[in-house]
Amino acid sequence: MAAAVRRRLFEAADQLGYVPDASAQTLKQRTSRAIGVVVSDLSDSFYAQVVVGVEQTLRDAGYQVVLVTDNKDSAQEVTVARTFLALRTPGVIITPVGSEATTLLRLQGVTVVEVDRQLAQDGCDAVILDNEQAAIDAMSHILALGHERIALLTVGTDWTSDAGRQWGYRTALERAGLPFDDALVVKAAPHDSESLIERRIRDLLGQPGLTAIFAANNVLTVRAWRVLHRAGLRLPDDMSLVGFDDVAWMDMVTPGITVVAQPAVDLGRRAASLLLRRMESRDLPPAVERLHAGLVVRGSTGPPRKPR
Amino acid sequence: MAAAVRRRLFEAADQLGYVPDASAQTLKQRTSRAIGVVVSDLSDSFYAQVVVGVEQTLRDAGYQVVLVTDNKDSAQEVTVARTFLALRTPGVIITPVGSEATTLLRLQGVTVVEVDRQLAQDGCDAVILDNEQAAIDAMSHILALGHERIALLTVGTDWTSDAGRQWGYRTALERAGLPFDDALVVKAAPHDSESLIERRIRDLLGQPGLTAIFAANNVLTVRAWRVLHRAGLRLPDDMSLVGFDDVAWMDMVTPGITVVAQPAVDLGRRAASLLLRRMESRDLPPAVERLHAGLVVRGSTGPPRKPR
DNA sequence: CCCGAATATGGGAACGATGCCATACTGACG
DNA sequence: CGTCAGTATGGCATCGTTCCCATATTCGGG
Repeated sequence: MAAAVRRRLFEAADQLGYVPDASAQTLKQRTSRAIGVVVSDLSDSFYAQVVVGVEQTLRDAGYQVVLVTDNKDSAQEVTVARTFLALRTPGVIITPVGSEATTLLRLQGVTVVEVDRQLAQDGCDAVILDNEQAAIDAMSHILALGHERIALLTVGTDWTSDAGRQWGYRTALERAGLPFDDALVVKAAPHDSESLIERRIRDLLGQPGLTAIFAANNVLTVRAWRVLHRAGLRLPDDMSLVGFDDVAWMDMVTPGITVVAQPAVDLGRRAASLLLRRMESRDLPPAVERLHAGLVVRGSTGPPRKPR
Repeated sequence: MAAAVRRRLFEAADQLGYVPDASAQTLKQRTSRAIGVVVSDLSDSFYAQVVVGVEQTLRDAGYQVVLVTDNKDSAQEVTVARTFLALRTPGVIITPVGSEATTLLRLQGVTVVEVDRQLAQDGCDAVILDNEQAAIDAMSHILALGHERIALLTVGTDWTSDAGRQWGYRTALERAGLPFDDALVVKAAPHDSESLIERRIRDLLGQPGLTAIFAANNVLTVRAWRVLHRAGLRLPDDMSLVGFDDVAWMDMVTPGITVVAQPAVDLGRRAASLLLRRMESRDLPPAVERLHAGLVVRGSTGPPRKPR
């Protein structure tokens, strides 16, 4: 068709208000332009940032984002997976809580990319943080300051994100020749109430010799900060605090919080790019991209008050 | 069909991995189970919260959310509207930047609910904040403390949200018998850079007699706080600050920021409920729900240092 | 002026679910 | 035993697009 005719045609179609029916296209082509995106919780600015990156990238590539949040458990996740199958989404990006959903989707030929956590066993694409290194960096900073009894606040799941951070914590201690003490570890469950978590952190403060806390995500960092604040402890003199995720307020409080800064938006962008690449050439070897976090040193960390 | 047979049928379908094709259903029924959701910016925790509310409610009602962010201008919004038309979405929830998209959608029979801002003229459903009252409450608090020269940081659009807050600001001044001074108003454009906004706030501090600042959204509140912080001004002695949106850090900084707290999640929930109601009975009179914000008084506001 | 290639046009058939219709069947009751 | 309501079953058109094939039509080159 000649270019001029083509142009006039589109103009006419436009004038008539014609919009091609996506469902008819999907039906005929047996695939849609919608990508399923599942994240745990949009209230957590980390996940919100991930979605920002994902949505931008997919929109630019001409895809729609079908967003589902709050995948509490594996069963719920499978329900969501079925919805995506019904929608004939060619791809799904998920912060998984189990591996069933991913398996189900991939079995039906849906391309899946896991973000933030990597749970599927069988070579699923994933974009994750180098949690081990991130934790080691945070711990090295604290250890270099002379701390010897350092608490870890983490989430008690088998997700790679938290497991990796725990591993980094232990490894850093080991390398420094310090003992690992279970009493210094608080493992929150994903749906523990704020008050329960805060009580457990509060209890932690009773541990003799404790001079620093490493909070392994931004929610726990807030909880820790609040507990320390209420207890009237001064940072960093009474207690050092290293957080995870450089969310907006971390440099607004006094003193600023030293954190491991995750490139959250980039995590989302890369997951989306990887998905797009994978969708167009399905026989690439499975890729696991591992991004690096940077340590941002602020005022919440300093040498322990009474070095021994 | 008998209940027992029915059950066995579903079991069998399940076992075979049969999932009804949503696009075929959409095609035949001429409507889908997907709702279009458009918000300005997920990085802004206000919008993220709105989406949380919307998504929860719609998911519970068995709908999918097609999320689009970053509707910078009217033209882009119309493009998004066309996408929704192609998807045959029965409804759309939008924080609008113009009225064309809404008009186009409604003309094609799509139910639209505007959230946060109300731009469509012709009786479109909307769920918004009582911005006028919220601004008056904030100003009344400041005025009661004895402030007389109060700056306003706002967004220079014709959106109802910002216009309402500006109106409240002027009205409160008027009622207090104080003059309105244009030199005390900073109107940021939606895509001004952080540094430009901060420079303009910085310039504002030169205004003689200025003792308080009312920032009309959470982004501007951050910017104001940073400028004041860098200028070494102490809250509330050197300057009082009232913010908008009770985001997480507002009570973590020292002193805590006095804010007008928007019920963001609820705004989203209500918008979704209204949409659902409207979709099932299309001939209801147009509804505009107006939610109330509450003033949360913290340490950032106090009497001016030198009362006259 | 004619031939073959390139392009245009028109007509189906599919995609999978739905909903209607006609026909076949079941069982209860007169 | 016949009748009729109620239910089951199979067949078929439809939604709007895509894609293929069979005919038309155009155009440049011989």
